[in-house]
Amino acid sequence: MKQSQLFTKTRWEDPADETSKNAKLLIRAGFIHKEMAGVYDYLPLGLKVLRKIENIIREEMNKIGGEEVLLTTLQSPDLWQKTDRWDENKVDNWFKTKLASGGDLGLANTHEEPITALLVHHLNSYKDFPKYIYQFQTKFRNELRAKSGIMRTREFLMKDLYSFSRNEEEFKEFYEKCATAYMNIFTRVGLGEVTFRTVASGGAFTSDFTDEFQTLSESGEDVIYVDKNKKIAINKEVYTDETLEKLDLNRSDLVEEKAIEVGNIFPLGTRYTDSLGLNFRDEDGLLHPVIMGSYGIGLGRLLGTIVEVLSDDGGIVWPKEVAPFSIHLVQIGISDEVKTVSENLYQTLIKNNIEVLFDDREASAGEKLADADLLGIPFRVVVSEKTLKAESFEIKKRASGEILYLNETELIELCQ
RNA sequence: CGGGCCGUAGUGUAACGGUAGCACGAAUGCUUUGGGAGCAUUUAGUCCGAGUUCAAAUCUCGGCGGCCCGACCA
Repeated sequence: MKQSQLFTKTRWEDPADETSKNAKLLIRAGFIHKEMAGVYDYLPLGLKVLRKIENIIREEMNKIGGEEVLLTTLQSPDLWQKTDRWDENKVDNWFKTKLASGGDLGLANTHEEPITALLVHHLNSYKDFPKYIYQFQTKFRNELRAKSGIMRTREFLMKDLYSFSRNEEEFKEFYEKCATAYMNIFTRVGLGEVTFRTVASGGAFTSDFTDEFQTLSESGEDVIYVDKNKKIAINKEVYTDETLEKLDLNRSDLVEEKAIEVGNIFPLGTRYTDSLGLNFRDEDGLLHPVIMGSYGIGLGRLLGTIVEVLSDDGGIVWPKEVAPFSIHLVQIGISDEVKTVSENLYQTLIKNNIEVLFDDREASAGEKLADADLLGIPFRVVVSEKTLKAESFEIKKRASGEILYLNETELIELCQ
């Protein structure tokens, strides 16, 4: 797309009402807009990144047998009363409202109850299992304190998958498969090196432990202890001699780090399936409870984490797979020749299915180059009097700063 | 929810209780084009409501809103 057509503008100064790096950069670069504390809009560039993250997650969930659905965010109290979670003392961050007819209504803060109740209508026999159902859907959480830009918001898009298995063994098998899929996701979005599967507490649920995926970052809220050789970590909340022994970890191999929780997976046992009556009959006609698991990734937080971890003094640095565009074509100078050559290159790149943002604006060179750094697209390609003389295009890699001089064919190869 | 700081043009910032100013942006014109260009002209503001005072952006009270620390994060 042509940058002159993009309605968003970059800003030179940090917003006064943000202190987190993710919010400062994303707002300055025009990826998001703040509506109020903990509530943000995604603008064209931000939405492109969000969709790319979504598609990576979708591909990985489909690979392990996930079936995608879209449940409503309007929820009836009935289901939540059955599992004893409608009470404000049990779940304190509800957004609740009323129907015109007077009945209570909840805005989804999670979807365990509705998905389980829904499946009662479809799953009956041992032949129907196992099932892995997921969605990308909005969650509303009335946080007492929204914070850290888009890392902890009151409304956010989450991928939530729920597994339904016939026994513990079948459950565990999928649980491990999903853990692997999660690492694939974090690797693809550029965070593989710094993201660790982390043992955490089981909380109110049936299991001793759950697993979190924690990305090392100074801006993280969590403290974890990392064994970098074994590529595993343990959350501070369960960092005891007893746990270490169970996990066969040594204090001397562990390094304390701050980290951002970018995903979690946890066993739910029969907590919800019991309350909501999701059972199945085996070969002998006997009734058994379904074993459930839950697997979540907050898309906005993941996007924010990429910015927190990978950006530099010049601005954002998007990894290839999530960047809004592959190439930022920057036209410097306003001579007819520069205009023609850059327009032709723009058309050629489009024909080759390369996603390109073409900075065709009549702005100064300095402004355009600074904007290119801020937006963080992986390859910056300059067309100017200088490159015309050299009869090649100048390619600068955003992440490393490396500069290459290539002809059109070489440039297209580089992108594919 | 406890504590702290704060709220001024679209953005970022000044102003002792006494004329609301500067920069960026935006608009027009001319020049300029490899690291946030120059000149000229123009544009636009004190969160809301009460109170104190001759006079309030400034002081007081209430409300609303923002950031940070803590608690919380099923």
